Amino acid sequence: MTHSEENYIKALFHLSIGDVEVISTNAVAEKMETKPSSVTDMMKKLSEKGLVHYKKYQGVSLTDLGTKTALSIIRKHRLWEVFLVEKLDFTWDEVHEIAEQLEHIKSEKLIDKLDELLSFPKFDPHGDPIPGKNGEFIERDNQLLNQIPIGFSAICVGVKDSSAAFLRFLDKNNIALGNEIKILEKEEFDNSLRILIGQRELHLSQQIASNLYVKMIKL
Amino acid sequence: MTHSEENYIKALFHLSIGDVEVISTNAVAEKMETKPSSVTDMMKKLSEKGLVHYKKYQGVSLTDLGTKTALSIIRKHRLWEVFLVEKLDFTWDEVHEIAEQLEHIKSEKLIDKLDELLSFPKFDPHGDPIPGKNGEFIERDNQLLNQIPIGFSAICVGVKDSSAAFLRFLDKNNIALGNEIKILEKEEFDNSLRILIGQRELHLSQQIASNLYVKMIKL
DNA sequence: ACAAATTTTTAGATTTGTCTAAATTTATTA
DNA sequence: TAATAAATTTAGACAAATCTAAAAATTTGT
Repeated sequence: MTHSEENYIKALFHLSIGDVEVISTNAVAEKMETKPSSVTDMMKKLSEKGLVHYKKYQGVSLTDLGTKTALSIIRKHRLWEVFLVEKLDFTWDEVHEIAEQLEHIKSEKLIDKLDELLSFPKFDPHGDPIPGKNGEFIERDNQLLNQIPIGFSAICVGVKDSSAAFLRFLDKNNIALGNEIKILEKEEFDNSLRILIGQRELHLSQQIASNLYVKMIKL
Repeated sequence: MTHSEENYIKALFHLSIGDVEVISTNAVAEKMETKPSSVTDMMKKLSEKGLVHYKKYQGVSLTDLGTKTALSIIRKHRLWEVFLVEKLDFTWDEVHEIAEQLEHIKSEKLIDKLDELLSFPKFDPHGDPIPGKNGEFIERDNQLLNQIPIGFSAICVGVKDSSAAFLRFLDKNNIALGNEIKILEKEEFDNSLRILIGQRELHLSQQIASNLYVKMIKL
């Protein structure tokens, strides 16, 4: 597989999370920052290789083989991210770009050994689950911070938006995975939140709160 | 730079070691396992980018910029090889292929951090020197085992041929970098050697002996 | 339900890196 | 040194991945 094919497969996987049946050509084009006509060409090629179901004008979806392939690429991406943070002291906002390159390195043994070096991590630095060697993939039952009711507390477990800008915002405000956040108040007008994190009170916009995955603490 | 351009630059560097003035199109084609016409095309492109001196029919050579570029790629290749052996327990015959892929990863910080993780190694698993961050490159004054006179001893410091086949031969015969070898006898007819390594006596063909870099022990 | 808007595909062009075959230049040698 | 051989370059083609513009299919809205 070429890098480009792998990137399309990965995009298709990300677009198919949730209850998505088929993915539109335009959706893929937007995700890949390319033109719909280029997507059509690639879908034909991936279809011939048995990686996607494709009928013209009917949208596209991954085959079982395509899903397995996507998971293998995502596994590589996320293991490399862990490596960069744990072994080379990169920050979580620096690793995505480099992992985008490293995910295309072809060597099963390399990934197995890397997994071992990192002690078989289950999550990447952004809290995203790392698929297993044989395609096992645990979709977490995540809630977003803006879905937590007033008065309840939750633990940060991941970020939905993993752009450097968002990650640096979290760093700047000392919000990290594992932190406990209590919802003190919700502003009706703009859905912003007043929260308690550690000893500090903070005000978070709806945009921030809807990009933080949390696990609510059972009372 | 594309992967292909980088591979050509690296090939040109390897072809220019020694007292080579200019490199022929055919030599490059052979090294790259491609056709001379493809080489011509690429030399034009590299010339426009200021990486090589090229005049048609007159052969090619690296510019200072080209040399610097080559050293940076070789540095990456060799650091990755050390990583694979030291951190992921690969054997020295397994690392070349994977390093060929890893050497194209673009991130200066990644390489600096990797260098640090590995404690700034000066040689790769095959005994080849690792260029410095700023292009410092120590060509060792290597001798080959077949150049050592009878009765003298030498330490293995590197391999000229780093093919998996040759490396596995050395493993099988328990010859490793750092070992001391004494020349007991030379066979005039085929230039083969009788050597002493540790407590063992071995017979090495000329082909083997001319692919082992050694440092003679001063008496 | 049918015209308009949107989405998707096709057709043809472009770039990169490669190839083959033919032409050209340089090197060899009789 | 002139003919022959070898090396190199040019010309034209191809595959991969992309693009633009036009055509075709589908969806939407009244």
